[in-house]
Amino acid sequence: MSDQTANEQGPTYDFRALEAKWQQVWEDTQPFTVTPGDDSTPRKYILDMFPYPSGDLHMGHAEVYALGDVLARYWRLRGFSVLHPIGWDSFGLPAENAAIKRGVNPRDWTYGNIAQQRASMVRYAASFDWSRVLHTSDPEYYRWNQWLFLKMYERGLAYRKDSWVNWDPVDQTVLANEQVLPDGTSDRSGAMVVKKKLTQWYFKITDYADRLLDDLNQLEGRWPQKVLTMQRNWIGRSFGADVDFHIENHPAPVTVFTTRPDTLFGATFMVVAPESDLARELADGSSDEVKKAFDDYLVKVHKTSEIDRQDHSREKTGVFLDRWAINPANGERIPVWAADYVLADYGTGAIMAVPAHDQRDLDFAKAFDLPIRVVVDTTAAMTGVIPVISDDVDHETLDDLDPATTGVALPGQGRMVNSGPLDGLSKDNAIARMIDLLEEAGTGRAAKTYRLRDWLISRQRYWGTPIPIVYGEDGEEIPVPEDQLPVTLPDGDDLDLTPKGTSPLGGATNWVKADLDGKTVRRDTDTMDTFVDSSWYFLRFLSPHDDTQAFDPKEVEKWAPVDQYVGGVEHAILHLLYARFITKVLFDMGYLSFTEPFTSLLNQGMVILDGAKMSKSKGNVVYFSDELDSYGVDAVRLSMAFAGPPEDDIDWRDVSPVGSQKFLARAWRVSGDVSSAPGVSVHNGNEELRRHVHRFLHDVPGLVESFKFNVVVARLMELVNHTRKAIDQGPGGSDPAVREAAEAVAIGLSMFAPHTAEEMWERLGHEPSVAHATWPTADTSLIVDETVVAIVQINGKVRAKLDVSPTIGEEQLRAMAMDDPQVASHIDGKKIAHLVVRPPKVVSIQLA
RNA sequence: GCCCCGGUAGCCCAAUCGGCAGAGGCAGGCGACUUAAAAUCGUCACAGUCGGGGUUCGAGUCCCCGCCGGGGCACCA
Repeated sequence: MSDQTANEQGPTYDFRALEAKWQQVWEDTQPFTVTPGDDSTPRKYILDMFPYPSGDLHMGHAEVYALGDVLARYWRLRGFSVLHPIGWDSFGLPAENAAIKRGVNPRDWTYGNIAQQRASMVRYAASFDWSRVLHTSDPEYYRWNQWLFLKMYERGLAYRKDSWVNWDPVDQTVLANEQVLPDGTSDRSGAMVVKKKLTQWYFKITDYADRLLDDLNQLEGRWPQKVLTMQRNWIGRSFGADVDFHIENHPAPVTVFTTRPDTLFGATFMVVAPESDLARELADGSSDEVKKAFDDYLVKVHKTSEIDRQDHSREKTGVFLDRWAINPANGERIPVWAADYVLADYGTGAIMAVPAHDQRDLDFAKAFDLPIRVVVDTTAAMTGVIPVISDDVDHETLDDLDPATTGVALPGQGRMVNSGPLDGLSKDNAIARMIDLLEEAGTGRAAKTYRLRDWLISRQRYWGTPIPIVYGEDGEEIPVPEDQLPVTLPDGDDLDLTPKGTSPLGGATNWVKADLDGKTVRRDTDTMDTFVDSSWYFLRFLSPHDDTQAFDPKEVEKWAPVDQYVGGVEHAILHLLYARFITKVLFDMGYLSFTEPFTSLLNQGMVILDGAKMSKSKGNVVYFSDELDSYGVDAVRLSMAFAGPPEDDIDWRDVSPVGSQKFLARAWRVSGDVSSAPGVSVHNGNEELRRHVHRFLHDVPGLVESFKFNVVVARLMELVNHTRKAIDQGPGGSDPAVREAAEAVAIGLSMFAPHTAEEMWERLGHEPSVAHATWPTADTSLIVDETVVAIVQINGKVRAKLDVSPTIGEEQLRAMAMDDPQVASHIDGKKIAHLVVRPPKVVSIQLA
C-alpha cells in the first residue's frame, strides 16, 4: 500500500525526457562501435538491408530496423561481438527525377535525404556502428564497383551484346528482366515496357545458373521457403535435349531445345521466333512473297504488347517461311514457320512442334491445318518400365482422345507408338533412349536450359556508377586501368538530365573525351544498374575506409558471411539473386572462402493501414516521425515487435502504440518499487516469482532465435504482471526475487525499448549500459515444476486431475489414477478395454 | 492452370513430441482509488480452432477432399 502511495506522488514515466537523456549518453559513448577486441570473442554479423534515401524513413523502415535491432541487441546480450552496420543505397533514378522536377542537383537531393534519414535512425535508437557508414554514391565506394566490373570483364563475365532489350519509354532507359513486372510494366515507372534492339553490357549470370539453383538447398530452413521457391522459379531450369535439324538449302543445322525428345517422331513442323536472326535468314533465303509476308508479320509482332503476347487464349498467328527441315528421327520433310508464340531469347529461339502432345503446338497446327501425329498412347498405364493396358472396362480409347478432333493435346505419360525404335517404351525410357540415339547419330545431346537470362547492367541515366570502359578510334573496348579508378561522375549541374533515350553523360563532352596513355578515347556514357552496388556492399562494411582494396580479406575472414540478414520480401529475387551471384564470382576469383552471402534471412512483412498498402495518393499514410512524436520511440519499436509474427503484414490499425506505452510505464514503475540493494543474494527470494523469472530467462533465447519476437514481448508483459503482483500482493518490493525479476525485465526489454530499459537499469542501481549487460543464465532447478497436473481421461472425457511429480513413473501414475475416487466411480466395475499411461501428463482409459 | 503460405475469442495473436484450447495485448463489463474524470490497481466474460471425411485411447496439431484469404510462376518448348 505504501508503495502505491509513493508511486502516485513519485515521478511519472516521461518518454520524451528519457529519450533526451539517453540519446545524449549514447552520443557521448558511441556504445555500438565495434572494436577489434579479443579474438576469442564469438562474432555475429547482423545486417539490415540498407535504405534508398528517398525522403525520410517510413513505417516500413521502422519495422526492419526495429526487428534487426532486436537481433543485434540480443546477440550482444549473449556475449557476442556484434557487427551491425548501416549505409545508403544512394545511387538511382529517383534522385534524377527529383532533380529534373525541382531543379536541384541529384547529389544535393540525395545527401540531404541521407542526413535526414540518419538523424531519424539515431533518434530511433538503432544500435548501428556509426563509424562504418557507407554511401554507394561516394566515389570511395563506386570506385570498387568499377573494380568489380573490370574483374568480371577480365573473366569474360562482363560483355557487350546487341540484343532485344526491355525499354522503359517513360524513364527512357533499359531495364533488367527482373525489373519488368509480370504484367509487362516497369517496376519503377509503371509504363508498359517495349522491346528495343540495343548494344548493352551484361553480366553473365547464366554461367552460374546451376550453382545459384543447387546452392539454394544449403539455405533450406534458414531462408523463408517462399524466397527459395521464388528463386527456383526464377532460375527455372529444365532438362531435356538439344536436337539438330538440317534445313534444306541452309548451311548450318538448326538446334532446338525440347523437354520431350521422346516425342520427336511426332514433330510435324518447326517454329522459329520471328525476332530471331534465324527467322530473318530463313525468310531472306525464301521467295520475295514470303519475305514480304514475314516483314509484315514482324511489324505486327512488334506492335503486339508484352501483355497481349502472354495471353494464352490469343489466336495463334504465324507465317510459313516456305523452308523445310528434316526430322532427324524419321527423315521426314517438315515445314518451318515463324510464329510469336516462340520466344527468341529462351532456349535456342526455335522449337520442334509436336501438336499431338503440346497444347500450344496443337492450337497452331489446327489454325494452319498442319499434320498431327500421336506418338504416345496415354491410355496405357505405366508400371515401371513395362507398359500395361489399363484394366478399366470403360477406359477411353485412343480414338476418343485424338487431339486432332478433340483439340486437346495429350501431354501425359503413356506408351510410345508410331515411333520406330521407341515403340512400347514408357516416357522416361523413351527420353533416355532417344537421347542415346541422337548422341550416337551426332544430331543431338542431353541439354538443359534456363528461364534466367544474363543480367543487363547498362542504364542510360546519370546518377550511377560510370562503366569503366573507353573506346578507341576504331571503337575497340579498352578497360580503364585499375590505377586510374575511379572514373568519377561529372558534376550534374551543367547536364541535361531529361530522359531522351541516350545517357545524359553523353552531354558532358569534356568528360566523354578522355586521354588514355596518350591516346584520345571516348568514355562509355552508360552507368551501372544500382543492383550492382548492393550486390557486394555487405563486404565493404568490413573495411569501409580501406582505400587500397574493395574489402580486407582478414576482416572478411573474421566476419563474413552475414549471419543474419533482415529485410523486405520485395527483394526476394533481384537483390538476393545478384548478391548470391557476385559472391560466387568473388569466390571463384579467390577473394572469398564462402559461396553464399547470407546464412540466415528474415523477411519482415509490410506495414499497411486498413488492409491496404499505404500511399500518399490514397491518403492512408502513417508518418514515422508523427508516431515517434505521439508515442515515443520505445513504444513504436515495441509495437513493431509485438504486432505479430515478423513475416506477417502489420495493419497499423490493429496496433496499439498507446498499449505499448502503458506497458513500458508499468515496467518502469516496477523498477522504482524495488527496494533491495543491487547485488543482494537472490537465493532466499520468493520462489514462485523466481520460477517465473527463470522460465523467462530459459525460454526467451529460443524464442528470439526463432524470430518469435511477439511472443517474447508477451512473456515480458507476463513477467511484469507477476512482478507487480509480488510487489502489491506478495512479499513486497524488498524481496530479492523482485529485484531479480526487475533486472530480467530491464535486460529483456533492452532489445525492444532501449531508453526505458536503460532508465530501469539505472534506477536499479547499475551503471549504463544495459545493452552491455549479460543475459543471466537460467537456473534449471527452478524451471522444473515440483508438481505438474496429470489428467485422467475416461472415454475421452477428463474425469480427474492429479498433482504428480514430473518424474513420476508409469506404474505409479497408473496406480494413482486407479485410486482416485472420481475415476473409480466412473469405472465402477466396468471392464477396461484399453489403457494408455503417458507420465507425467495423461492416463487414458477406454471402458468396454 | 500449376506451386507455396495461412484460416484459433469482436480484433491482433499464443499453444516443443498429437495430451486440460489461452500466454500476452486491443476493444468491452465490473470494482477500488477520486467530488468527478483521467491515470493507476484489481477483477470478469467471451471461442472449441473455416467446412467435411479419416488415422488415433486422444487431433488446433497428422492424412485426404473442399471453401476462403494472401503470395509466386505461367505461350519457357
